[in-house]
Amino acid sequence: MSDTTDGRSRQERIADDLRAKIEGGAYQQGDKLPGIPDLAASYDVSLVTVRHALTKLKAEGLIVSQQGRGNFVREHVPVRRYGISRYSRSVWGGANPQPLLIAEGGRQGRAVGQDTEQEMVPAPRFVAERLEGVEEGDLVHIRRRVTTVDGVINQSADSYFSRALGERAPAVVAGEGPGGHIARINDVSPVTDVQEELFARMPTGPESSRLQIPEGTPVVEVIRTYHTEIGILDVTRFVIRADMAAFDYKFPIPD
Amino acid sequence: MSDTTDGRSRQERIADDLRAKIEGGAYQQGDKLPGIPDLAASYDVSLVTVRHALTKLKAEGLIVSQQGRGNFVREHVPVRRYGISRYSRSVWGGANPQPLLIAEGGRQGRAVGQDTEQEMVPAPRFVAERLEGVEEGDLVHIRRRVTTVDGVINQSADSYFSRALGERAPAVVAGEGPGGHIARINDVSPVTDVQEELFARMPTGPESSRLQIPEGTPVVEVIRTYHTEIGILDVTRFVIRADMAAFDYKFPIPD
DNA sequence: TAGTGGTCTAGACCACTAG
DNA sequence: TAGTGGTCTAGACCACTAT
Repeated sequence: MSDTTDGRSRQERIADDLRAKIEGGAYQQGDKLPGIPDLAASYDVSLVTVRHALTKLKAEGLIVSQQGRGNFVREHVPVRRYGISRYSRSVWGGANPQPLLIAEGGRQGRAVGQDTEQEMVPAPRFVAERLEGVEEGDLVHIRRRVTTVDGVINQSADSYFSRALGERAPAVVAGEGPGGHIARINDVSPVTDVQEELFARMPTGPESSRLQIPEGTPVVEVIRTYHTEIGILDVTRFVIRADMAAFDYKFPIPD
Repeated sequence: MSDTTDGRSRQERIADDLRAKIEGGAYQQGDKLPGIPDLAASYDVSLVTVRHALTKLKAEGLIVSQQGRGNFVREHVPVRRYGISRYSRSVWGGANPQPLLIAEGGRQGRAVGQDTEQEMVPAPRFVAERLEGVEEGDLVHIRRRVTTVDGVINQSADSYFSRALGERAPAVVAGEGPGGHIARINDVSPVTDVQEELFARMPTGPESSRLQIPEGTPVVEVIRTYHTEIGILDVTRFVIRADMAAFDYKFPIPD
């Protein structure tokens, strides 16, 4: 229904109005919006209509609501930059080797943490497509990690290795050591290239809860493969909160 | 409210149930879901509750609804790969130079099209931060393009250049020629590196309509800079439908 | 015309937060 | 306890699609 003759529904006009006020700075980050009853009164609509407008703004990631408190303009969250320099050999292979994440977090002045677990699972398709000698459904090692930045869950990372590699180099599966993951792979065969494939999408149901992703926040999925002199030994799939990540790639013009 | 004792609301349980059926293949791409009245009857809830469940699935990008027709499982859309080989000198600088987009589209067997317009605008911050000698608010050239793949709007690209460059090399601003944009830049000074910075987010209101982005679809924002021997001459900001894009970067381990 | 989804209402009750 | 947002209902009407 359109009340006047401009083709927008009431909920759209309310949403547009509030969005303009947020983007225009009339409401600042963290500010509380007027309560639903107030909004309903001032726009002269029902409570439900206001709710619909707010639902839309939540889906756009502009506001968050907290039961019993109110609706608030969403605050910016710390952004982690994913630059290629985090793979620098000097970081993980130098005199004072560090796990990539710690190196990166430290450089950006943030506390980072990790929880790790490992098991064996049937290889999903994207792993089979990339790990040589592994067919979809073959049992492979997986190491799952969830990373926090300043106490906020930021990403999950699932690393996959073939059983053969697990037998040959248990340290790879076991996880951290000086220089971290990439150093363990490098011990088996020198790492020559890194490949990262990126997609963005909305989180699935389970991801939303596991990563505690607020409404209206997409995720970036990154599939990273380390290319070594003897091929690809490792495939890692990251799922990263999009509002906490910026990716930065710089490379010479290819021939 | 939770009807049983499992903590999920009715709308959540309906959404979870339908999501499981979609992900499990019980409903296939393009399939019509049961009508809202049918769902309401089979779950024994009101129409509104079913609507809320469907709203959630729309926000997740799993379904789309068409007024008067029904709710449908969302169909996959053609994906364009953004690999670094699209910048290969041999493509735009060789014997048969081609615009990047055409080269890329052709290689992937798709029809691509473009609409272009140009004008002068005050430099936004991200441009001022990257273009040397340009302050925020200074007038700069902008060339806007909207690209379609197989008739579907896929991305917008806004290229910014300084006025100085516009005077010195009008061909850069004017647009295409043999080899396309990068070749024009290269004419002014050899392009050495490409930098791409990526972020994902939900589209803003205007973007949703301009790019005709369906609900529940994020966008990827890419800021691309061409680094030349005399610095950065060009900053381009892409806004790309996330469900139509995959990015692929492969690079040697940095020192 | 019948069936679909979209908008809107008034009102009830629940869950959470604050003072 | 009062105020906030969340869930849910029953029912009305509009807009669009199919036949």
